[in-house]
Amino acid sequence: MRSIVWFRHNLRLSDNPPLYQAVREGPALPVYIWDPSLDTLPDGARKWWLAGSLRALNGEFISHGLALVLLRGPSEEILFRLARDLKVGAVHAAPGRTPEERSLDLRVARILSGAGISFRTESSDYLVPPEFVPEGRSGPWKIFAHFWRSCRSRLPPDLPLPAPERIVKVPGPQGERLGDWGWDPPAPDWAHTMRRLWRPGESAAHERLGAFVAEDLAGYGRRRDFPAEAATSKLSPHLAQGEISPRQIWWKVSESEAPEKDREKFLEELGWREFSAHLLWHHPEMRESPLRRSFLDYPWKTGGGEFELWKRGMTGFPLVDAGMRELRQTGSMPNRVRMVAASFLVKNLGISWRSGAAWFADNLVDYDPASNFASWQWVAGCGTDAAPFFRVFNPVLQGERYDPRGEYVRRFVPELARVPDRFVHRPWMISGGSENKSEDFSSSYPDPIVELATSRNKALQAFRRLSTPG
DNA sequence: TTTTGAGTTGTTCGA
DNA sequence: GTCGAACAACTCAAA
Repeated sequence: MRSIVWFRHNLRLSDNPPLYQAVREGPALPVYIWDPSLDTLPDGARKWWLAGSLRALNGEFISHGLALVLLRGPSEEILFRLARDLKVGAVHAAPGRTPEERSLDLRVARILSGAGISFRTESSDYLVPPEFVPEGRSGPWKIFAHFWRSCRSRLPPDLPLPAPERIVKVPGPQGERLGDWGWDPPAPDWAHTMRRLWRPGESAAHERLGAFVAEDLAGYGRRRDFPAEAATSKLSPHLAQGEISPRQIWWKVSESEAPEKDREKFLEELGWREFSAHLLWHHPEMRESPLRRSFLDYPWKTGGGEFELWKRGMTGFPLVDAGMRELRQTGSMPNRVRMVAASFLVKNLGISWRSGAAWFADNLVDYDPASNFASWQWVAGCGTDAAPFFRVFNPVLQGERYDPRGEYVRRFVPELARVPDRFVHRPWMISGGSENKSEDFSSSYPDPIVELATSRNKALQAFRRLSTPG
């Protein structure tokens, strides 16, 4: 049977059940659709990555003697016309991940079945299907530890599927050119940095995984927290576009010789990805409203000026600023720095997690609609399994603990290059009144825009009022 | 049904 | 300088 393989967030040939199934049953046509109605984000870092990922996927197909057909417009209409014109019997795809994509799936299934074409969805995008709730449980999970324990009892996952060896093609339309989609980065410098740091695509994803497991998995549990060490896996953008599947990662990590503690810690990070997907599936409103309803009344500031300074990395707190500048330059940030920068926005500046989440969504190469909002709610304290209200990160202490020599901070905040280590996370204390700061080390670096202790106490007070109304 | 223990990642204060 | 306790109260999950 001839079929269309509709690629979505599974831009890979190996361990790709829709592709695998389609190719087993007969000739196939691989298609990617850019559906602007589903794509509300600006053409930022994520688009740059996606373009690279599509080019890489197309390259893989060319080596099989066919090409990825790029189309633009409303997905269901495009699929319907194409399927009818090419007289295919089925459309294969991975199921949608967001509420919008899932309702699209229903429309696609309906319109195709009207023409006698079947719509078949199958997924290896998660270790455990996001919607899954164990027998006997009344609702979705709320606490990560319990969720993950339950998942673990259903693992290991199946072995990954191989990439198809030979694909028989369905002759199809020419499709559009990626260069015409206007996804190319606006600023050349920015693109240059991105190209130097990242390589999108399936083969790069596997190389990255191999390098991580060989070099950084042993010691991961401890070293992941030190941003200067760059010991995190950096797999998240590859996962976000589905260039690699979680079970491919699972097996590679499980078979490694690294200490069990480190392997477990890393697999747990995959678990957080699963947990976030579970939460978004069962709480489709999670991207806009707090999972803890009491937070609906939280008195967030809608501060314009301070929010701008946070975005530009000009808050006067080196660890926060380094992270925010790294985000702009590279589309990413190490996990611990994300927490500190997010905590600072929400708890010290009192600005809503929704503003922060929107900025991250626009700027992260690894933006994932489930993980992004689940993590922001966690930091803000309004998630289901949120941090205790009193857990407020202190960017100075975090900096001194996890970047003691200021190596990371100096990399992204060049104004601090010559500041002595002991002041690198508190540069406002340098001059001590005697010297003229302007001819000192950090002349152009801003003074702190808030007082940490005061703003912290204000946040704690506001949280206290939420739990004891009146 | 009731009870009990636990819940990713922290900071501060006082001994 | 180091260490342990305090920081709210609540909700969830399992026994």
